[in-house]
Amino acid sequence: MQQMQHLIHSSRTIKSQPVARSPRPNPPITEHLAYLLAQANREINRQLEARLRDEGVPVEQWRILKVLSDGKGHSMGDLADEVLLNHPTLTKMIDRMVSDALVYRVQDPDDRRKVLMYSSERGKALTQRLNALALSQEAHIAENYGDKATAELKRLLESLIDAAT
Amino acid sequence: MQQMQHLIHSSRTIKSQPVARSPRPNPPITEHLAYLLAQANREINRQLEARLRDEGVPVEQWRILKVLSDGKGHSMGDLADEVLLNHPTLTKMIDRMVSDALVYRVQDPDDRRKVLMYSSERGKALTQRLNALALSQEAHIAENYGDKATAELKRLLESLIDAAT
DNA sequence: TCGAAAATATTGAACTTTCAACAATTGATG
DNA sequence: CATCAATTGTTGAAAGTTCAATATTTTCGA
Repeated sequence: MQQMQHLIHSSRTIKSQPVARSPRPNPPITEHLAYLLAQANREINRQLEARLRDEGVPVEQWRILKVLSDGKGHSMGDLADEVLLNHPTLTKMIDRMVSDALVYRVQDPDDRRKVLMYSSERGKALTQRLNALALSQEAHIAENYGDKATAELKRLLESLIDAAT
Repeated sequence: MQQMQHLIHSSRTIKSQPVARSPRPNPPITEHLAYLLAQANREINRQLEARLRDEGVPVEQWRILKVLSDGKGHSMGDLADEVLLNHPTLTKMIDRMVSDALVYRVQDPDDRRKVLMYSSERGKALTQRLNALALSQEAHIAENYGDKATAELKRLLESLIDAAT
């Protein structure tokens, strides 16, 4: 996948400026947290996408398979939150994955409103290959960006999520 | 807007676990940087979206207006990179904004392949109101999450972007 | 226990994004 | 300087997402 990286890079991408400490009246967009998060997410997501392209699977399907790899049944609602998709989007993505025989639906016997999702054997096998690709990306980042910075960034993101949720 | 926040919150959202230091064979999805970034981005973006809803403007249009608020002409290609959209998506979003008289196109006299985008007076007036909304979000985050953590998170995101781009 | 309200998942229509192809212009090379 | 390649932006079709409405099942209060 290494050789795909250049396809993903754009020479026009904004390189960010140092952060101003105190609130300014009209900061450039590159100082907004919302913008920095969107930019970082876009970049990392593209890299992951490029790696997963080996298996022809979109990032969202990796998330679904990964979450289902615990072997337990996940309701559509729970799954939607876990994989960061809203309900109708998930329903339609699951439809495609069912067609590909990666996952299957089971009606929850305890609450017949619910549908429990499970990974098929085919899905589990694919998950293993996808995990290797995802881990290789993590390793690549840690290498380029530093173990310390990576760990610190993860820590800060977790607490931001806790604060914002 | 404050009263909209609860609409945005989902009780099923994954609360993240502490980060493991050394690379594990099969980490949960919540330990992947790509996932944490996507989750944080989604959350912050939703909050910003809720605030901008006062003016009925999607986040991407705020970015466009903000970038164009320097008064200089930006080519479609440059603009696409600056506002984190790909070319055809930007073209169609600009079409809508031209219909709303927020921006206008000018053919670049120095290179007639290029189209230069400018903000209209109406666009500039809207930008000011949007900036106030965006800044109030930044303030809200800094309050809940801490000035120090916010600044540190921004710093780390910038260097991640530099490393990844 | 009955009926209204809430929770869960899906659907169809409207809208948006993406991909591939195209048109126009400029740059580069023999 | 003529042609071929590269750059820039748009378009139409296909694919994907979102919103509002719906159907089904469960929960809860009278």
